[in-house]
Amino acid sequence: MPTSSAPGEDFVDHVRHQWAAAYPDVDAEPIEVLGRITRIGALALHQLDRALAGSGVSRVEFEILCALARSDRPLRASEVTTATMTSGASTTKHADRLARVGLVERLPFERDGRVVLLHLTDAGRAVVDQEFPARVDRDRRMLEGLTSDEQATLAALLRRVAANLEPGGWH
Amino acid sequence: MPTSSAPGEDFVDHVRHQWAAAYPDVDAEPIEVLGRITRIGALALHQLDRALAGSGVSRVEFEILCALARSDRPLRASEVTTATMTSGASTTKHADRLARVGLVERLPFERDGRVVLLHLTDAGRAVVDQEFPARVDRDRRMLEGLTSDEQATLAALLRRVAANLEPGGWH
DNA sequence: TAGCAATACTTCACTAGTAAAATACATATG
DNA sequence: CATATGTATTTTACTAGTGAAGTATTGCTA
Repeated sequence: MPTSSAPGEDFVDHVRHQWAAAYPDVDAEPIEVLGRITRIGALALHQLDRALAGSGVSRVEFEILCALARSDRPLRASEVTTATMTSGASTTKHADRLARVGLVERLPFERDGRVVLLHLTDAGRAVVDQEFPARVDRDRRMLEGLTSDEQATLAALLRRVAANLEPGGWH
Repeated sequence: MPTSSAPGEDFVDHVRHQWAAAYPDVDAEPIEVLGRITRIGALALHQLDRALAGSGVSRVEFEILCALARSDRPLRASEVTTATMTSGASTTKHADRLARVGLVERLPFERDGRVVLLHLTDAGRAVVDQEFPARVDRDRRMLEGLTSDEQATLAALLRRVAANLEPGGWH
């Protein structure tokens, strides 16, 4: 059997057919959902990288700025680490650069001298003011062709998948 | 408004409420879908990393082995690069190590001396025989609680989102 | 209140990932 | 058929990301 693909197939269909031929005893149905989620995730990430290329901040830096911008108070470094799902070392390193270029400030936390609060400067907020609406618009285009109801159905189903994965609640 | 969260809210609900308070003029509805996709994608990636920790291969190496295992013929290095969505340099580097530990072989391609074919050894296939069914089982558990119909609905909606993102077809 | 365990962040040393240059081969053109 | 252009992979030189050790501070407990 050659490695070919029928018209109308997408990438994940192709992968699943290949698996079915190579491992006929394994029912790879979950790939239909999880393969597409990881592929969409990867493509969306790459798109965001490209979109931010000219903005002066990397994607991870942008996500830190977003976490601060949507919060109504400065966040602890550890809270930013949780929000970005990366390592503490990464937060320190990125906060260093963001502070150097004036997009965030490091503030002491009076009640606990170990804690560092990260606070968005006006310049930092300006970056988010500029880039966040643009990002939402790009996301909207990714969903083009789906009705509002379909988007709601999709979101509801994804919420249930996410609930299976969150390690005992999310906060 | 304090940064709090209602019970029954998931992480993405929380983020969306924060955005709504900080930017009331931006309708961030697309986050309901794309925020969950990226979050599920990230969590699934981390889970796979953990699951493979004791197997002797990294996630990217495993994905290379999988691409070869589900194909009915050796693949060009460039085809592996496409399948893994990474850089060519990454493919060369990982193929080096996989060849050193005897999981793949590099073969010349008679019709074109520039091309390198990557071929799974028996040892490489044994890794996939071991890890692929385990991976599908983990994926199945991530979808626990969804009926087969719901999974099909989810897959169909995701397929349409993916189609919006694939840069003019996928192969 | 002294000592000790726990916590929050930073630093360090290392690994992983990449873009661009280099290499090697193939193909088209005059 | 020599040369130029294009393509596939590797190498190089660099950047980014991380686990673990280190530092500073807090809180517990006897």
